[in-house]
Amino acid sequence: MKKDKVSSAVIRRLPRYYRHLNDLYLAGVERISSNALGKSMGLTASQIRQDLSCFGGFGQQGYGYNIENLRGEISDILGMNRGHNAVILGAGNLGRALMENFHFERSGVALSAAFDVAPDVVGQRLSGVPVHHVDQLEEYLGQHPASIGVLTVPRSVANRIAGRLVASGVKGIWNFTNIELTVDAPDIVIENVHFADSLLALSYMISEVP
Amino acid sequence: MKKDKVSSAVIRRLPRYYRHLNDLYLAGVERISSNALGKSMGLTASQIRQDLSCFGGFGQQGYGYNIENLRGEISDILGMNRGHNAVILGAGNLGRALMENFHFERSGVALSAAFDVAPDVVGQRLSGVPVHHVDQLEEYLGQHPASIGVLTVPRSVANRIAGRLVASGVKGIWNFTNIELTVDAPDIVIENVHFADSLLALSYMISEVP
DNA sequence: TAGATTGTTAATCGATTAACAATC
DNA sequence: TAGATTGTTAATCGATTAACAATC
Repeated sequence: MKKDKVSSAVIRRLPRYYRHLNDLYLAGVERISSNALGKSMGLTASQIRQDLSCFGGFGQQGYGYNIENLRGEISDILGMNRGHNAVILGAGNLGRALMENFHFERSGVALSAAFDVAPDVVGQRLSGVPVHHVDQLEEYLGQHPASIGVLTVPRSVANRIAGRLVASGVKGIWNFTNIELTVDAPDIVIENVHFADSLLALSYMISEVP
Repeated sequence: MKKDKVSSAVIRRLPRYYRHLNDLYLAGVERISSNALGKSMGLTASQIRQDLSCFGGFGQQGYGYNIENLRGEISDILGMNRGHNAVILGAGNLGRALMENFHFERSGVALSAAFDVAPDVVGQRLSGVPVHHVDQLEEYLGQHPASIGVLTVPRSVANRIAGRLVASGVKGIWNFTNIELTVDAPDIVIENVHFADSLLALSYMISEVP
């Protein structure tokens, strides 16, 4: 299904496609043309057809795309149906906010455990997720493999923990720490969520020359 | 200082330049060449020189760039010294996590107030920031103008609140809700932090074809 | 059938990389 | 001065847009 090398620009648009298609699906819409979808997303019809053609022909001439079907295809492409498991490292404010507010399962990811060092949280459950001591990370992952590690630990321990995650078989790290991780393993994917970078880009854009 | 139209690719790299230069600065390094900086950031020296030349010539032949100076120039370019004020809308888990963990001031932004509707939080201070009732938003912003609104409210009220922020003079919205805001005002900048999009991109990248 | 709309090939546009004269 | 390194111009590469035959 996945052809050749898909450019990073396309990969970044896929989740947006999914989100829009899901909204349309939940609103009960049945079909849409690349033209209409483009208008609602601020893209050209050409680009949408070009993007989708990286993965296959999901449309039909004269009809457009069936929304339920296309939504399903894109969720497959995104790996939402692969049963990815995740563990979260760091149950501080941000970690808890993610556990309590972010719906991992809506992205097809199961959050199975959290790890921290603070005695007041180890042993508890947060939003139904058990919190273990970081010392038990390797043992836990040995028994319950996970493909994603969510990193919400302090900056100072980020690289060490990242290394342990990778050594325990994690394939991707969702990095919320504000450092650029240096993981040397070749096939490990790092996805950074750099709040400060985002805010600074916003700051730039609203800072007109006087 | 800001020339022509700076491409979005360049804008997205600027905060990374700042972060790296700041790290080097704090480590006491004095100068760096585009070559060395490129190596440490995973960019080509050419690209760095090309990027910086959008804003001026900050280097010196045979020497490279003075780190303290370049860091300062980039912080200016990013608007970090414009005294931007921000208010945060929604003091739930995510809003609190931002207030307690994210250092707005390190991006040159002052967080002056939070707004919520929950009686148990209105009137309190969180990390030193006073929490007001959303009903007082317009009155507050009338007296304490802010250029940035941080949106951590539930999805259902996001667009309504965004409209009120814009009507009260906010120039940019840092949007943490998982919807695409529809703000019709022309010069308003929306910066989205879509967690799900980020996680799905990661999911795609670790989902090899079987 | 006629109209609509796809998937794909070709054309354009923009961003990245390479090259090099200028100069510290 | 000689070596290093910039800023900038030209060349290359890749991504977006346009066009259109195929076809539902």
